[in-house]
This record gives sequence, C-alpha cells and structure tokens, in this order.
Amino acid sequence: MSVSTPAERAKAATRARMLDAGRQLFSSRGLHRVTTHDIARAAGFAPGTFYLHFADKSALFREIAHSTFEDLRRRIESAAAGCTALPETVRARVEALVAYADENRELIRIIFGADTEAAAVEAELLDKFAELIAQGRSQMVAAGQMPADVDPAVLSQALVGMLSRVVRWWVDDPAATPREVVIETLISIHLAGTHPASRER
Amino acid sequence: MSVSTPAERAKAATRARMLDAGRQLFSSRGLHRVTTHDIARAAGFAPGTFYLHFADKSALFREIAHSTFEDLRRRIESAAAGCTALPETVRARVEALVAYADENRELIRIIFGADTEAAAVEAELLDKFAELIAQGRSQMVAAGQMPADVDPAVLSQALVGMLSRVVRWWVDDPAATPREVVIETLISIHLAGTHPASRER
Amino acid sequence: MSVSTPAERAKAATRARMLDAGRQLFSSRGLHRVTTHDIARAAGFAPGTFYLHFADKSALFREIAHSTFEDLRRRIESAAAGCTALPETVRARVEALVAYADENRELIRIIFGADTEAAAVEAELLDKFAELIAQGRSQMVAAGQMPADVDPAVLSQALVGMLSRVVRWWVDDPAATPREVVIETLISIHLAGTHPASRER
Amino acid sequence: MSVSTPAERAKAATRARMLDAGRQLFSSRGLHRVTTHDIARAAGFAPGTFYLHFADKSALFREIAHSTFEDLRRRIESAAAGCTALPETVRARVEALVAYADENRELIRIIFGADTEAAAVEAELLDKFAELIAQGRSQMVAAGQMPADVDPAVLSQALVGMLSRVVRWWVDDPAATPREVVIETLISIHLAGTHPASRER
DNA sequence: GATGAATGAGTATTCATTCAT
DNA sequence: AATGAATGAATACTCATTCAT
Repeated sequence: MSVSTPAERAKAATRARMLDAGRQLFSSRGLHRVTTHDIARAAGFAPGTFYLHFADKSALFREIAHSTFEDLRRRIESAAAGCTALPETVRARVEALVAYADENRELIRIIFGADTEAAAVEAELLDKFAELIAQGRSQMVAAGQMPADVDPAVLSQALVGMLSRVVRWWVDDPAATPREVVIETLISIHLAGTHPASRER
Repeated sequence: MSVSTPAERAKAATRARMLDAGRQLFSSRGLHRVTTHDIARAAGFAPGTFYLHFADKSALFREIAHSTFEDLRRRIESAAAGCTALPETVRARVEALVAYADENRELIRIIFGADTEAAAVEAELLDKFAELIAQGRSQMVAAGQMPADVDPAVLSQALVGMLSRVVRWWVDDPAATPREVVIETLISIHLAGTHPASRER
Repeated sequence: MSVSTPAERAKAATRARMLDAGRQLFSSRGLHRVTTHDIARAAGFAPGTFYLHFADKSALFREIAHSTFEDLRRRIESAAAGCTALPETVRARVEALVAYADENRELIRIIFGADTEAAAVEAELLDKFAELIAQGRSQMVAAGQMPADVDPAVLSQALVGMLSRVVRWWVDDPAATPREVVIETLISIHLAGTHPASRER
Repeated sequence: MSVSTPAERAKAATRARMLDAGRQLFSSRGLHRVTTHDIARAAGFAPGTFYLHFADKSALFREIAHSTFEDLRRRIESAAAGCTALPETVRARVEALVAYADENRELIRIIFGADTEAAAVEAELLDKFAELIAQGRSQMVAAGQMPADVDPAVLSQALVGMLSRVVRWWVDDPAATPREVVIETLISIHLAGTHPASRER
C-alpha cells in the first residue's frame, strides 16, 4: 500500500524543485536579491505556483536554512557518535563541520549568513577587526594565564562565533588555506578553550 | 572668531541629526527596513533634505558603520597603549571592547551585523549551533591536546568570530551574564588560543 | 483552432490598449508630460501593469513612433508603386503623405515631433525619411535631369524639412488651407527642387 | 549723467553671466538636462540668485532663444539690405544664414531645436522665421514672377522647414559637406520654389 | 495542481523653487 | 544683491502576492 497518491508525489516533487532553486539562488545572491518569480522560473514553474507550496518568500528561506542546518547537525553528531574521549570528539566534530563546508559552500553562506546587503560593509569591518587582532597578537610573545572559571554560555557563543566565522571565511577562498590547517587550528583553540585548566598554572 | 559660517554650522548640525537618526533606525530595524524618508523624518526634515547631505542610503550607512568602528578601534588601542606584557594587553583590549559594547548596544548591532532580514533566521541557527556545542561540551571531561602549528590567519578569524559573536550576543541581554564573566571568559580563551604552546603536552 | 492561448490573447489585448492610450496621450501632451501611470490608467489598468508589457516609457514611445512611421512609409510607397514618370511619382507620394496626415493628425504630431524631448526618436525617423527621399531620387536620375550643383544629401534634408514642417503645420489648422493647395504647392516645390536644371537660367 | 547706478550695472552683469551660462549649457545638453543650479553654479552664483534675475528656468530659455533669433534675423536682414533683384536677395539671405550657423553651432541647436522639450519656443521661432520669409516674398512680388498655384503660407512653411532642417543637419557635421554646396543647393531650391513659373511646363 | 496576467503599495531620487539670513 | 539650506511634489520602476481560468 503506497503512502502517497500520485498527486501528492507530484506536489512534493514541485516543492522539492522550488527548494532546490531557492537554495541555489539564495546562496549566490542573498535573500532580498532573489524574487519569488526568480525561484519559480528557475524551478520551471509559473510565478503563481510558488504560493501553492510556500506561504511566502521568507517561509521558503526559513525552510531551506533550517533543513540545511539539520543536515549539518546530523553530519556533526554522527561523526562524533562513536567517540568517547574529548579530543577525539572535538576532532570528529570539527572535521565534519569543515568537510560539510567544503562540500556545500553555498549552503554555508545561507546558514552562516554571508547574505544581506549589509554584508559587504560588515565583512569589511570584521576584516579590519581581524587585522587589529592580528597586530595585537604579533606583539605578544610571553605566556598567558588561564583562570578556571569559564562560563559555559559565553564559551558556547565564543565557539559558535569562532567556528562560523572561520568556516564562512574559509569557503570564500578555500585555496588560500589548506583544509588540514583550518581543522588543526580550530581543534587546538577549541580544546584550549574548553580545557584551559589543563594548561600549567 | 569661528572658522565656520552660520550656514556651515547649520548644515553640519543637520548632517549630525541625520546620522543620529540613521544610527537609531539602522540598529533597530536594519539597513533595508529603513528608508531615506524615515531617516529624514526622524531627523525632523523633508525627504529631499537627505540628499543634500548624503549621496544615498548606503553612503549614510557606511559612514555610520565605519566611524563607529573607528571609535571602537581607538578605544581598544588606547586602552592597551601602556601595556607591555601579553596578559595585560589582552585584558585591556577585551575590557575596552566589552565596555564599548555595554555603552553602545545599538552601534554594536550595526558594526557586528545584527542587521538584515536574514538575521533573525541566522540568529536562530547560530543559537542552535551554540546548544549543539554546549551539549558536546558537557560530555567532555578529559584533557585535550594542542599542536604547535596555529595558523595566524585562521586564528585571527577565529578570534574575530568569537569576540564579535559574544559581544553581539551579550548586548541583547546583558542582564543574563555579568560583564566580568564575559570579560574573564573571553580573556581566558583568547590567551589559550594565542598561547597553545603554554599547555602541557 | 487558434494559434494563441486565451492568456496570450488577453496579454496582446492589454498591450494594444496601452499602445492606444499612449498614442492618444503622447500626441496631445508629448513624451515627458505623460507618465506611465497616466497610460496605464487611461488603458484601464494599474500602474504596475505597464511594465508587464513595455520595458519603460521610452520603449512604448519608440514602438508607437516607429510603427506609425512604417505605416506612413508603406502608404507612400504603395501609392507610388505603379508610377514610372517622375511627376506622377512625386504627385502620388505627396498625395499619400498629405492624406495620411489628414487622417492621422495626432500621429503626425508624434512622428514629426510637434513637441517633445523625443528628439532622438524624431531624428531617427526624419533620417529614415531622408533616406526614403534619397532612394526616390536615385530612381529619378534615369528619367530626370539632375544638375550638378544639387547635392543629393542636402536636397534630401531640404525636402524632409519642407515636407515634415508643412505637414506638421497644416494638421494644426487644416481648415485654413485646402488640402489641394498644400498638395499642389508641395509638388511644385518638390519638382522644382529636383529639376532645377529645367529652369531657364 | 549716467543712465545706470552701480547697483544696476552689477545686477545687469550678473544677469548677463547667467545668460551666457545658460546659452552654453542649453546648447550642449538641451533644456531639461540643465538645472537652474547648474546655470547659477556655472555663472559663479548660488542657486537662489537665479530667481533674482529670472522668473523661472523657461523664462531664461525663452530669453536666450528669442535674443539669439533676433541676432540671426538682423544678420539676415542687413545682409540683404542693399539687394534689389530677387536672386541676389535670396543669395545674400542664405549666405547670411549659413554663415551664422557656421559661427554659432550651439546657438543654432537652441533656436532650431536639435533636441529639447523646448518645442513650444522652437515653434514660435519657426513661425517668426516663416513670417520673415513671407515678408521677403511680398517684396518680391513686385519684381518677381509669382505663379498662381503657389500658396504663400504653404511656401513660407516649406522654406522654413527646408532651411531650418538643412542648417540643423549641417552643423552636426559641417565637415561632411562644403559650405558652398549647402549654400548653392539652398539657393537653387529656394529660387526654384519661389519661381516655379519659370520652369517649362 | 498549475498558470500567468494583473495588482498596487512601496521607495529612491531629482530639482524647481522659496525664504530666512 | 546674494546666499544656500531646506522644501516636497513628482515619478519611474519593483515585486510580493492574488485569483480567475
């Protein structure tokens, strides 16, 4: 006994083609430079058909973004499924994230927001910020201290910011930095952040 | 004896009021949900007046974003001006950043991009990402390893991501986390990231 | 069995109504005193509908102007189709031009520029008109006497200026001058211009 | 006793500079691509000053166009002042017109409308031009042969159209046709038109 | 289910003109 | 007489969304 009628299957297929078209267009042009007509046309349908499958443009966008994110989450979790020790877990997760980014550059732009009109300005500013930090770093040569009290919420946000920023930055020019370097660096900061107490002092 | 004519002063005042209005509106609504009419009206002028002072909407936005960033940069650099040792430098910088964020919540949203239509979705996703990481962390108890090879570019991006994300996250609900906790956490990760070699191996 | 779908027919009908509305409005008010809203409203549609059928206002204008001109050209050419001798050809052409003007006063204002910033389009059309005349002239060389001191390019421009000006002037107040007088005068100047050598010297 | 106070002279000078600036700008860009700000700036004054001297933009344009036309009329009339016979009169007038066009290419574009929405003004001027020609014709009746089948009004319009079109066309590319060829051709058509009876029938 | 013509609110931008200084 | 900041009406063009077929 089939769980779907032919009509249902046809509808699902149309929906899927719209989602595909949306993914492609949003990742290259961003949310507001893509019209519902663009999406319908790219999917091979008339403008009105869009609204037979999605409430509005942002509903499609949300669906794409969330489903992409769930994909990524599954990848990360299953990669670390068999790991018990911390370092292996971190390594597995970071490797999964970077692999996903490498394979799905456009999708990374959707979920980590290389989107938007303001993105150009924001990117400039964050780049300046990176320079500022890099300059500071070059002056630093001595050893640091690491207190034991690391707030979990702040830490999470910090790691999110670090991972999303690095991944987003890397997919724009993957040739500039070998994948392994990205992975090792992320792992090492990750572990350092989560285990500061393990450092001497 | 003033170096500017009354007309020049009036013009500069109008410009300043437009900039203020823009800052306020952009920080709460984002670039494309604000019109040039909105800005002019909020500043107390007619629509056309906007174009007497700015080439277009994005020119105003860029000016606000860049000048705000320069403010922040100055704050950070002068805070660390007298420091020589690494830990003090890092502390001074982080404290300056967090203080600035605390005092200029709306501006932080502009320069670190809480902007945009897609921001809502992006924020949701990054929050899920944060949970994912937090969950993973709670399972982790053992010590990590830190390889010596930390790529400077990746590290910069990682720190930028970390700092901007944490600050942006914190200003949305500063009451939830004491400022000192944010500062100490950022410093400890920062130092850990920049001094991986200091960990035992 | 019709070759067009109902939708295509509806679209073509809308287009045609826009063209009609444009012809009417342009001829009485000129290109820049007519808005795309005016045209859409006069045709019975909403403003946005205009852009479903024309790229912009000047595209509509060009289409009206060029198609009108082609109409006129066909009228003139078919009127002179059977003529072989010069005087009959000239008479047939002039009569066709004046008849067209009499029947299509508003259109004459559009193509011969009773107003407008549409000068670019008008210039193109008058240049085509000059070519038309030059072509006619080249056929007359065989049968006619062409003095060496009449430059063909200058002559074409002179005849274009004469014909377009007289026709444009006449349609503004056709009652003031009988059609036959206009025709006979144009013919006599035309022949004189093309046959100056026939004058006694 | 001076007829003007210093203040009056200053005002007249400002006015004159505005007129000059207008002439230059209108001839190269046409009526509606020049703003009152452009004119004031080019004349070295602030925007508001424009309205101290002219009621509005079109008043300035009309003044420029009419005074230019009066210049041309004077040139033509004084050139033919001493002529009594028809052919010499026609020659003198045509030579004066072509010489003026050659020396004042930009001004020709203003009065004979190489562009512009200034059609209303242009139409007035061409009507004056037609009168000028008609007047000349009435003087020729005494001396010349005027056939019954040439309507004076139509003839005037025809000559106006011919002369203005040829002159306007020629100034756009004077190198393409020698001045003498233009002159001789215009004269020959002009005489043919005014003396059609002289043709053999 | 699909179509696609039509909608109409929304918005950036220009510029002739005014008027307080 | 000159200034120049401010005005605000005007307008082309876009696009998410609807609905009759």
